[in-house]
Amino acid sequence: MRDTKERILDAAESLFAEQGFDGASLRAITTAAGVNLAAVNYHFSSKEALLQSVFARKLAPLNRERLALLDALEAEAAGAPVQLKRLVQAFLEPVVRLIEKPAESGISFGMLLGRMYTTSTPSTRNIFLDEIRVLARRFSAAFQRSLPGLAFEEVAWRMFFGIGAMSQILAASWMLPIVSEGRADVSDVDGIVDSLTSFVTAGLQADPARHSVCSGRRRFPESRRGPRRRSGGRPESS
Amino acid sequence: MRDTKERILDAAESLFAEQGFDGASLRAITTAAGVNLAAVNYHFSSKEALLQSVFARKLAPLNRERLALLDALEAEAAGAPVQLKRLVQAFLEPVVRLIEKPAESGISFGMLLGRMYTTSTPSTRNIFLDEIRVLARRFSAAFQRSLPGLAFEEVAWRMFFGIGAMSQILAASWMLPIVSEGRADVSDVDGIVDSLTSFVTAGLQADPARHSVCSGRRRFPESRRGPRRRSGGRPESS
DNA sequence: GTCTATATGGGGATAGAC
DNA sequence: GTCTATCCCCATATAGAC
Repeated sequence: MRDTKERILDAAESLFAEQGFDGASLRAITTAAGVNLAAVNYHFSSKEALLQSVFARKLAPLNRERLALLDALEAEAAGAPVQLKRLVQAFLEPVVRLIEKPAESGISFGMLLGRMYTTSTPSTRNIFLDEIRVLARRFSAAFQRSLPGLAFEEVAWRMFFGIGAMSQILAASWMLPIVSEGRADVSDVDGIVDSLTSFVTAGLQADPARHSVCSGRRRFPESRRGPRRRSGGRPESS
Repeated sequence: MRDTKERILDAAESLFAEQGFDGASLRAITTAAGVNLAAVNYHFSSKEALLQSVFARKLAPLNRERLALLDALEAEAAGAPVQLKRLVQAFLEPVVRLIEKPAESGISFGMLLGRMYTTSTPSTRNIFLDEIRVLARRFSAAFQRSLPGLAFEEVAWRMFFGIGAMSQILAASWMLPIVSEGRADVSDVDGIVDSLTSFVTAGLQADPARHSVCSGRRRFPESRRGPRRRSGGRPESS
């Protein structure tokens, strides 16, 4: 029988994933964990701190893996831009594979992560702000090197869209049978990784089709950082 | 001063979007609406029925618009496949434009919709199950006609990814400044529609790169039902 | 560290006067 | 249709015995 703290974390992860932070009561969590109600506040001091601990346990290792894959790709490329598809795969695959770890702790962590993307409050958001920041910085730089001629903002938007496609698998898979008329499911994780990687890679490579007005398709890999406003792009900053 | 019922719907839409179904109390909603607490149960009979009414008011018109655009495109094409990009735009644009209606009712409906994709319970899910079903049926047929040679399941997966990219804009826009290092925002809706449309269109057109192993690229739209594990959506329960 | 018992507050829903 | 007052339940958190 595992450690009390660990048991609480497992149960919390699972119930937060299924019912949300508000929906999962400490009573339900402690009952599922087979521990006493008061144990949560003894070990974690509050419900929100429990959520933080749930993330602390799994998010950092996950992102470390993604960065390690990126490091390996960049080392291998030895200065040259990495092949885009491999970059995309390094970014996506460790996350997608979260859906295939049912033995360990139920569907749980992947679903919780996907759910938190759309339901985090300013306070719970701090849990992954820094993680996302460092990950985005590293990967967007790599993406930009592998996508010469694409403005930085456009790369950011497309990463953002890619994250959306990815998190759909984590947290909105109930929709899949409906969209596919019952003919697709999440059992073939390798296939999902391939499909998603292809989709996102192609999306990243799309022609910049900014409203045809300003057309004169820009192709200046290096010169796009300056202080000036982008020609046809979106207004930047906020 | 508007009708009481309408005032409640507006306030509920806004607060559900910002704080979630559980997070927004009827007390907060009625206070924001400037009506009495008991008015909710008088007019809507329960909190969950109120949520349904919030969706009933806006979701059907939204999807009617998308289907009307599809009808127009198909009529224009007169039997030929519709240009893929225009199809994608008809599917995405009305939804993306939800973010530019702040005058009417705050960020609200778009954000609520995006949030519900990842947090709906089996009971609240029924609110849009049928809507999604008819929409998916019409659009996936059209997509498949415009993407000859792509298996039905693959089309479904890519629509699913596209929905994820779309809903990221609705409900996870807080992430955008972080991913873009402060240089992208949601003020230029036309530009967002263009970017997203390009991204999803390119994604839909990607080479089917199913794991190179079994490669012999399958082309049998009908033949994939077999004894394969179903599994479909995750439990999530309530 | 673990338990029981309880403090304290907020939630959805409703009864019944107006 | 609208209000006040209240019912009843369940939440998080804690005090204090073991």
